[in-house]
Amino acid sequence: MIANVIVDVPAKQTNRTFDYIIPDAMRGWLAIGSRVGVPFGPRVVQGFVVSMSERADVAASKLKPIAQVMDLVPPLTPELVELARWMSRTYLCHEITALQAMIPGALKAKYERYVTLGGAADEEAAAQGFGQLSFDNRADIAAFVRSKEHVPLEQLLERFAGDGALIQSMIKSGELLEVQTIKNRLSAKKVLVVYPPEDPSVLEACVSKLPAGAKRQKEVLEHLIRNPAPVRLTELALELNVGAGTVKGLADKGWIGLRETEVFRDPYAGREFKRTQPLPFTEEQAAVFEPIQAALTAVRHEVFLLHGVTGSGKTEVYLQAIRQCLDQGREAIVLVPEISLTPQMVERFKGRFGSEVAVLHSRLSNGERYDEWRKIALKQVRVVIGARSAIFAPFTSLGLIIIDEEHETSYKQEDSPKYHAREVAIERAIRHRAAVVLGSATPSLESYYRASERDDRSGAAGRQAGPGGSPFAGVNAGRAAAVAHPSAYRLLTMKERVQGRPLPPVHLVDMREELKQGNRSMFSRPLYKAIEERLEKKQQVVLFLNRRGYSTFVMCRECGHTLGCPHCDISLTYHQSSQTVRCHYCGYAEPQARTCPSCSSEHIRFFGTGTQKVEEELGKLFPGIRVIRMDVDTTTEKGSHEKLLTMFRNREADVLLGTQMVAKGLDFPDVTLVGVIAADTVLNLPDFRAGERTFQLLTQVAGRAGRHELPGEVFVQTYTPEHYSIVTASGHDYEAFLEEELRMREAGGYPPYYRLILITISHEQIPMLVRTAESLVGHIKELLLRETDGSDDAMVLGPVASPIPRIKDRYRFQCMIKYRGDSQLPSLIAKAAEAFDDVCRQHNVQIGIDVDPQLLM
DNA sequence: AGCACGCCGACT
DNA sequence: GTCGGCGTGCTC
Repeated sequence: MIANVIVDVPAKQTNRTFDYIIPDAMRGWLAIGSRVGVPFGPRVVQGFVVSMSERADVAASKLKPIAQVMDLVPPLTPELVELARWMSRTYLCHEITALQAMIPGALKAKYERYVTLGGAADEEAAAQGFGQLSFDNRADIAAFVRSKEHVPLEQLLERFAGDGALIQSMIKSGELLEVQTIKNRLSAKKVLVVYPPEDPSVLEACVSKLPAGAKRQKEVLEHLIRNPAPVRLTELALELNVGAGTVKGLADKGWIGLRETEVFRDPYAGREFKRTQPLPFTEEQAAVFEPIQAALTAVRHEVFLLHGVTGSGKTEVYLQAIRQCLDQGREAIVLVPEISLTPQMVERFKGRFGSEVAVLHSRLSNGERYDEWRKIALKQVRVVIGARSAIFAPFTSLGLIIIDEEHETSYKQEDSPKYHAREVAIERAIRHRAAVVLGSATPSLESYYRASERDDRSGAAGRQAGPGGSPFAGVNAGRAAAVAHPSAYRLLTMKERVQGRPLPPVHLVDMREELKQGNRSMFSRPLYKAIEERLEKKQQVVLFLNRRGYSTFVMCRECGHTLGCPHCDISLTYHQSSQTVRCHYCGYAEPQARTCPSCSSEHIRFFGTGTQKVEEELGKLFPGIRVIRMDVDTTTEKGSHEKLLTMFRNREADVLLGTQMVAKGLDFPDVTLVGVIAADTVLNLPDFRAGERTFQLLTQVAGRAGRHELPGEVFVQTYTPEHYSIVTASGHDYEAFLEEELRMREAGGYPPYYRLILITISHEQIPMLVRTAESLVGHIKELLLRETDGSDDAMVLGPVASPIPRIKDRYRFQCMIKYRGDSQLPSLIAKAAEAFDDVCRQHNVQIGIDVDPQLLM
């Protein structure tokens, strides 16, 4: 048997399997998904076994054996290995990148190289050294290494800087021995646990054997006779107020056992979760639950789009679907946007499913995340709730995947592998015949379009898993066809808020009018009045400001000069905390100037409204007002997010002022006013999804008001009150928004009608860049003409200068490809670009290809 | 990605 | 004549 291994070298040339001999000793426990160390060229690297075959496709003489197996249990399942392959094709990433994304960072390889003295050779060399009276550091190096036994290579090279060649020759001659290891970044946490003998009464005999002075040891033994369960050493020592040494003494006598035992770092240790019972469903909840339950019972893959207004009780539907799934002996994944993965959210799931739940999110320490992940891998839990990457939970019989707030952009990973969790979820669900529930008050256009398509398609049932046999059989079997002609989602709708509370009225405030009336402040008069009123009535206010608005640029009022980054064509952003201006693209920073660098005027000011500025302004307008500001600056500390919300809940403030993070899922009974300071900040972004994002944001924010007895009210300040995104959001009218937005998308050739691929080409000099870009795009155009016979199934736009024409001193051009139908196009484009590899390497041109991962349909 | 091999300029 | 620059190519 030969193992086919993907090695930990993310490069085009190594993006394939390499074959290795499986040593006999590993036969039993090496499996698909095993993490291994393999010799690769002159070094040892980490890799994953992705398949096994009878024969290698290279000469047997080239084969080397696997050096080590890293884990007792493979960290990946065959299904995940297959999924990684799908990801690499779909999102154009290296297979190893996809595989690495599936395991916790703690398991990422750490390569260490160190040197030791090389056996017999060193006497001879030392003698030689003396004989020649050499002037080099040979003897010093040997002595240094001898004194330390083993020295990391890096440290040695640093200590004897300039002797790199000498050290190398010493390694070659055998004077020094170079050793390489692969280590985990982190391993399971171990603690010492005291194990009393099985029959604790034997300890009684021991007590009498103790010398009279050993009072402490006697106490310990007596305690263990009374409490014979294994106990942590630290706990025991603390409880009896004795030193650890006392207990260790007993272990040395052999009377009690003391062993290192693996434990989980539990981020929720010591927290009690009150058990909750299923709540009775409303009529609507029951209606949407029924088809989900049916799919689960039938073990049938189906995707549901649960469109429910804010406060309609989607979570209870999730909880009961999960219960159903668990009762069938299957497992469930719940994805929640990072930002709404709050303790309250976790509590709801832990309250219902107790210790069956693992939680994965970015606020965990590496160790905690690793342990939660191990609970999944070791089958100690059956429910995972987590952010984006929790979609890779190594379950083996998934029954249900829930994606809450499915429209959220945080489900899309921005760096490689650029996947979308929603798409990965569906891909996994197909393989497991699992149900997927996409929940949102404002579904993404992609999802809603697919759900409504169903009507025109004679109600085809959900997509079934691949043809016959195991759902994991064959990597490619039936896959391409399934992706090219995906089935529709099933739309489930909930229009009523639980207990029939009305959605709050939304007032649009035209800021142009305000300006005309001479109001130059950031608060319109209606919003000002509304805040004043709430303060009087001792009710609470949520104020929302988009984060983008915080990106303040610096401009001179005298000459109009704007501070820009010297390396990128982008304005610098002012950071108050450090009194600097910074570039968000290359990290360039300089101290904030007091005078304009262009005209030396002192009238240099920041523009754009930030949360800090709003806070200041509130203080001026409403003396004594208590404001809690929640943004990146105030929530970096661990747990601060929760702390601020608790303060607000406890009525320690009148106003909660924040960015996106106040828009999500918060539920405070005394909030009766929500104000949106500037609704158009997102709208004006050069992004075809700007309208959609504005609608979603406004709808989410508006949903924060009047969720309890007190009726709520929303004020939205805008310079474009006639824009359909804002008008439809204020009327809580998703369908109307959808209709308009779809019309725009169709006219513009955007998703969901077309998929997009963005090619970015960069170079230090414009002429070379233009030449390469035009030649590449010409090549692609030709190729597509051949592929599509000139139909309008594919369009190539550009090349044109990128929205940010220069980053890190490199000029950038882009080319957008819009296409529909053929899902193999990304690979085709990647191949076309490969023809330019040589030219690019020679002239240092960079080509990047991004597949918009929201669009796979 | 590393790392070695290999072919041309500034030094002992 | 050699040391060393980094271009090119390979890793089972």
